[in-house]
Amino acid sequence: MQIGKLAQAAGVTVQTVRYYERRGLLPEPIRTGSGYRSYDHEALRRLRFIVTAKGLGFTLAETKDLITLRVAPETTPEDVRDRAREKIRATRRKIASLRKLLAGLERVVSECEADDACGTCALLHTLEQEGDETPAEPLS
Amino acid sequence: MQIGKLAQAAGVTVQTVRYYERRGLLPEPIRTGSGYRSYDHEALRRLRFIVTAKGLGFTLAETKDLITLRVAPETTPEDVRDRAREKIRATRRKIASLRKLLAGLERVVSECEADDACGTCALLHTLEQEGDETPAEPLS
DNA sequence: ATTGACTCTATACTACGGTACAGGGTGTAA
DNA sequence: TTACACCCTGTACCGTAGTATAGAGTCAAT
Repeated sequence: MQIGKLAQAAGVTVQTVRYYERRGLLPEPIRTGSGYRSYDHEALRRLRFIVTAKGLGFTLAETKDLITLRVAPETTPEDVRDRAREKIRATRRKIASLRKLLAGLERVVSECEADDACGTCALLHTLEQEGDETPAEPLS
Repeated sequence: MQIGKLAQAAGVTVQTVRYYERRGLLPEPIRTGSGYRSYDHEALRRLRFIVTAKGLGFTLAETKDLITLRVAPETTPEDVRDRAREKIRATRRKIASLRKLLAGLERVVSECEADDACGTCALLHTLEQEGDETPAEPLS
């Protein structure tokens, strides 16, 4: 598979694929005689993972971490477990925060439906108290 | 309250507060005789909301949307409900994807603990099938 | 054999979300 | 009254994540 097909299959552009390669998120693929990049299905799986992780708010650096978690041969199993656990905690925090947001949004909708009192909507109240705790930090 | 205290209370810098004001996420505050910005508790709530929303992966533009949802007087209740419902769908998708990631991470940890077979970890497999469906797009 | 769709590298540019000065004014306390 | 911590505007800069462009080569079909 050449880069164009790969990119299309994952819903990104050709330049983006090359950019991910430069950033070390995709391995350097084998090349044809004329220097064209040649990809297999595994590369597509990896690229799709990157796209999904990005959609979940992970930075490219974090996504690289996530991939390395599985791939790196030089780290000890203990390292891997520790880093996975850290990601688990961060992911749980993220889910919890999103659930609060969801509750707030649902309250907005139902209150709006109930009495049209949109000026006093509950959305802000749901989230604003969080300011004192650690605010949902970016997964790191 | 002056800008320094406000910023500190929300855990951001003074420049960031002014930046949010320029971007239209915070209203222009009243000024003291000497031109200093003067904030009330409502401004702090709003700022904390922005910080939290940002931590949840919303862009500043989306966060502005979220605020406008509650504040804008010219939109109809039906508009507000529609936009809130759209956010709800996007948030649910995001939570679902994060849960898959979480399951994958948990599998990494337990399998690592079980047999140290880290080379064949399950993390990627959890998310990579998603490539065909709509990948968790940024909440918009 | 030449057209058109693809690929290559390299470099420049963009938008977003800040962050860091520069050069100045304010306010209070010793 | 002068030192110091704070505030002001304006502009420039930064990292992230791409996107665009230039200038060149490749390959399949007509």
